[in-house]
Amino acid sequence: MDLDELDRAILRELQKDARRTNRDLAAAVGVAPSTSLERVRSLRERGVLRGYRADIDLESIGRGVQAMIAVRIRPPSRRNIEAFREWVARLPETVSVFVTSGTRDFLVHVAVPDTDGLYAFVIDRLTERPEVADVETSVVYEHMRTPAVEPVRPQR
Amino acid sequence: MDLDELDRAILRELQKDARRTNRDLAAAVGVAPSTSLERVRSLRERGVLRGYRADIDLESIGRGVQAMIAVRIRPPSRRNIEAFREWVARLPETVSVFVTSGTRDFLVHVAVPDTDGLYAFVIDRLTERPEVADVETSVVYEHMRTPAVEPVRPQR
DNA sequence: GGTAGCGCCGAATTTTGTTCGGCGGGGGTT
DNA sequence: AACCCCCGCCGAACAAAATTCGGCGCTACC
Repeated sequence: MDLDELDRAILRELQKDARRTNRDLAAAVGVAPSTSLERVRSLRERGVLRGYRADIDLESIGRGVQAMIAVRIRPPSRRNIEAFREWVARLPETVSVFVTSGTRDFLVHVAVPDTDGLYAFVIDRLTERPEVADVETSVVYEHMRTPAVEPVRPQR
Repeated sequence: MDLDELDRAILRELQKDARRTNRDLAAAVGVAPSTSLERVRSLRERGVLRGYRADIDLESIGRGVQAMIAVRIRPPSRRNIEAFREWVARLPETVSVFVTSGTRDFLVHVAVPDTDGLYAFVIDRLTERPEVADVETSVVYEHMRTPAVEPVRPQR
């Protein structure tokens, strides 16, 4: 999949603000609105642009405590891994799920109202699953996201 | 920050597709367009809705290999933690950074073109920092995100 | 039972999205 | 070297959406 500089500029703008008007977007990347519209359509059709998501403040929806929970599944068979993945992804506390190599099989990012909620998640929810052999919880103090397509670097 | 059922319905819709037209959004949540517009504005002003981001396929921008890297900082002083956080967040390979409690101080989610790129990131980039005492890399086979505001559950 | 305040509505206006015919430039062919 | 083809950008016209704002009704508190 090759992207030219215009495609990359468009992606950069859209990950800063996916709701910029097409006119603004066109002006920002230096083409006509019809051109940027066509490029965006192409990026969607090619699967580069998968969609647009609202960025919601977890604190203000009452989920201010976050944690990363490393989970070991035993035995780590396909059956157990897939079953756990589907189950954990559907829990309301789960924000995202990483399936990993290494000493642990999953990293589960959760957001809960408070530390009680976190404790309850670990000792009530996770332990209901027989394939969960081991759990290690780390509280997330801060979570920073960075753009997937890098900003342009200043040229000298 | 209290949200009523209409606010939550709007957030649910916007995290599925942040670019739905306001008319569609209004129809989906059962109010007039002017009402949903006003609610969305309020959610933004209150900081609940932080913005709108494009969801970009990492594979198609040449960053198909992902990993989670646990990093231990020694000594874990505020000075060292903040310096490392700022530095690592600016690297082009970094997708997101979790500052955590527990045996490790950071979890760094990276996306690179291939396994060579991953290896280079760990042994070239991370080791330039003197405060990095320990590094543990886990390849991410799969990453699933789930909505922050839960979908409505079917009522019986 | 009255009244004040809040939030929803819908029509009018402004702004934006979208389509499409044409034009220009780069690359390939003779 | 000249020609031609094709691709992609452009801009104007049309369609659709966002946004504003006056008014109305509901609720809750006198």
